[in-house]
Amino acid sequence: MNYWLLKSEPDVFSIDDLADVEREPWDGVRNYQARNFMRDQMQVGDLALFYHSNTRPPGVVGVARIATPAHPDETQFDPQSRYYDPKSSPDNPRWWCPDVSFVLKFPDVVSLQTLRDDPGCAGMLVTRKGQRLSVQPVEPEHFRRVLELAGVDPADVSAAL
DNA sequence: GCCAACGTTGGC
DNA sequence: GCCAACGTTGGC
Repeated sequence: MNYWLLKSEPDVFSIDDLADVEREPWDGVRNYQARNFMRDQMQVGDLALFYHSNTRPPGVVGVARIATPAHPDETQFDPQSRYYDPKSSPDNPRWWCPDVSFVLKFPDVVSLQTLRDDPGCAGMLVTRKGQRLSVQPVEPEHFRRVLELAGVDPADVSAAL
């Protein structure tokens, strides 16, 4: 089982939006490294830190679960979508994503600054300057530590699955 | 709104 | 295959 961090701008799609719909294709990602993680390494049941970017403060706001294997991202075929990719085709899709489902929302955001200040989070990709990747692997110990910083018991996560 | 960091594109 | 130009991300 792997752990991940998924960035989303809350104005576009927030943890509350995920809570409302319960499950959502993680579409619109147009970066090859992020795609490769989603297509090749994510497995159903993996857990992800849900991260709000481009907001004050940026940080981890909850937990999501990888709900399906990766499948073609439908927005790439839709000329009306801002994620339309004319170079992709249904026979040979370029962009893949799983569906993710809501697990829980933290009582309070664990801010990027908190992660940077916490020795237990040292080395997390998201704390690195200039790190823009929107789908990142997370070490198990970092995942546990972020739960701890959020005041969430791992048993609460298991119970929410 | 600024801008540093980074990824992608395309001419050559 | 290099690399300059350009576009995007995302913290601040």
